[in-house]
Amino acid sequence: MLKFKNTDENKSCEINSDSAELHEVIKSLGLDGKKVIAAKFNGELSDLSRKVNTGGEVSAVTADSPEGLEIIRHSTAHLMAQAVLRLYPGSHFGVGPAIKDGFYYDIDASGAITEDDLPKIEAEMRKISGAGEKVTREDMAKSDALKFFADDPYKTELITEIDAPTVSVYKQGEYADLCRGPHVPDASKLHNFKLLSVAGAYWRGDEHNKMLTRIYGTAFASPDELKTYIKRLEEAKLRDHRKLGKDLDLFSLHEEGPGFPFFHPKGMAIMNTLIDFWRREHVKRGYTEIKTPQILDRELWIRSGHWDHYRENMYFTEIDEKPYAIKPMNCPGSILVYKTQLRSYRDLPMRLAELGCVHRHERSGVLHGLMRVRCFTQDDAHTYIEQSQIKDEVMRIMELDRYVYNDVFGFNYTVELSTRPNDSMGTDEQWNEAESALRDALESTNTPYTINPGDGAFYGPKIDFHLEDCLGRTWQCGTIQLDFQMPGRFGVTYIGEDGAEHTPVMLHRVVFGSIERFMGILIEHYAGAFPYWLAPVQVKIIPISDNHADYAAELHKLFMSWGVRSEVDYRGEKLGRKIRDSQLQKVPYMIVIGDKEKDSRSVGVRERSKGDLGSMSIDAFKELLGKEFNPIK
RNA sequence: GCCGGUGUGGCUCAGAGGUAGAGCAGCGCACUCGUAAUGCGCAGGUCAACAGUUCGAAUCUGUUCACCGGCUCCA
Repeated sequence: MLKFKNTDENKSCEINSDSAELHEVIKSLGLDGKKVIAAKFNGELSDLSRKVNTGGEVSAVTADSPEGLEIIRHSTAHLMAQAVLRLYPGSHFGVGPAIKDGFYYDIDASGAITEDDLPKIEAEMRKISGAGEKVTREDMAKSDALKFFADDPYKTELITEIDAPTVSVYKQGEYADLCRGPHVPDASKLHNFKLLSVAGAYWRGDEHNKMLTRIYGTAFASPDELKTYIKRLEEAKLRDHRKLGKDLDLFSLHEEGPGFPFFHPKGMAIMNTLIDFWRREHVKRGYTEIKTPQILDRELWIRSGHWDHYRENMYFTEIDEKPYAIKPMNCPGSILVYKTQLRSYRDLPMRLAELGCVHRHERSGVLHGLMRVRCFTQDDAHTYIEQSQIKDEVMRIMELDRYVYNDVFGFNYTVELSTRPNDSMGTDEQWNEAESALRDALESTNTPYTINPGDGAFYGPKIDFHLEDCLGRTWQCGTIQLDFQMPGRFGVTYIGEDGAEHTPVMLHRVVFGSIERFMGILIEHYAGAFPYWLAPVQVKIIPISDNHADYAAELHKLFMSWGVRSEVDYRGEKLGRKIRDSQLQKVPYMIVIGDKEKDSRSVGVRERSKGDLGSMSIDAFKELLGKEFNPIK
């Protein structure tokens, strides 16, 4: 006699046997239903077919729960693998996990698979699902599993590394996979899936290994959710900053300079506005600004450690037969500025900001619009402080980040603490001290964070800020890096209260990160409809006919005198056409002027999302603009 | 860098061995117009580059470059 209960539903049952399968238990508990795809036994996710011989807590896992969805996706990956095996016999399979928004499977396919083949594979999957192919689990001793997968190098490698005497194998028809599970009981539970793309992926994510074919797909509990997701992908495509950058005439990229973006007047209007904002905030917060050269003696980079740890990413040149390097970072330049005078503890913290344009050699395949480029502007600052000031200074920077990301741009963001990488300088003691200083700042501000082991800079650990964009993708923007190395290497000092020479600690930090990337993120975040304060054209004046051109010109001059970026559409087009074009350019305000406005010296105001606001006096319009959110007003 | 795909006027795309086409944008003319596309006309391309096959290549082959989807790497 076995006793089972479900606490959440306050149900219990008894089964008069010394063992039971979980699906029977779920039925006895009255928890069964169409959406049940797996079970939980004493908190452990399990197959419905799992046989238990003790009583316990049992609950049903449905397709629409987060755990259920993961199982659906994982099982769909298996379903896809079975279909691929049918169409490409002799294929071997790497790993095929569920991921955020879907799943993938890495396949060493017996023939080339391209995107054109996906419908064929999908059709095969539907065939298998329609036939209700059973999925069964079998536990095997490791040695048996090794025999079973003897002709599969990938599974063999995985099994060898599993630290347990037995492994589980899931079989469905001719396909079998090494897998922890759990899975759906049969393929008929899998309907709402779609294969999305094909890509190459290194076996185990290591570029020294063979490249496998990765097929990405997604699956959901309901057709509606799948449809919504596909729609979201389409929406994301419309927001792509590369497309909007072209449509809105913000920037361009050319074969003549891969990874080196060209900014057009409208793109520069946005960038300069961002920079205006940035300068104001930094002046308020006690920063001063410097500018250091693009090209510096190679010796400097050898001394800084970049030659040893960053050479692969640097560009080099020669001047008068002497070797030079194009700067990939701004820190050595900042240090040279610091060292031009003897500094006192009274000067600290010394906050030297720099909008530094850096060049980094990125591998050709990684370039991506403005998000990943070979030349970008860092909104950098190097802060020189005493050891005792670390926590305070880090907290000040975190507050600036919060203000910028959250209050001004409305981004959600997450924080990571990145620790010592393999290729790095300094002693363990220095690193431990630096890492705990950063941790201390995070903890005393109650900032939730995760640890990203081994991802620090070569000279110190860092706190990274990841912004979440409209697609839920995250982008690293801000970073705060603590550096105990460079000041020592360069003999950076200050005279302490005790009259003796000390070495300051250095903080490297950026807020936007790369202004180019930040713009890319903003373009997608706002779908090109920039808020009034950032919009490249804030007001478009639309005269209805030539008779109103003079008044339009007069208004244009007036608006510019207010500091408003304004343009006039003098084309001989009809009103509807001019409005349409301004709407497509996502201009925040359109000013329509005809006889009525000209005679009464008023303006007809149209707002891009609210539509026609009617006629109003020029003063009223000025007041309206004054109410717009504007952090640099 | 690696795997796969793509490259045709400013933009979006059609054409697949016989010498290049549409829509939009541009320019000209007419219309002088009230809140998301006025009409007519004109002009615009060594079909990414280089080499090869062929009587003939935008089309087939090779190489290179760039871009796109990923992997690795990263702000």
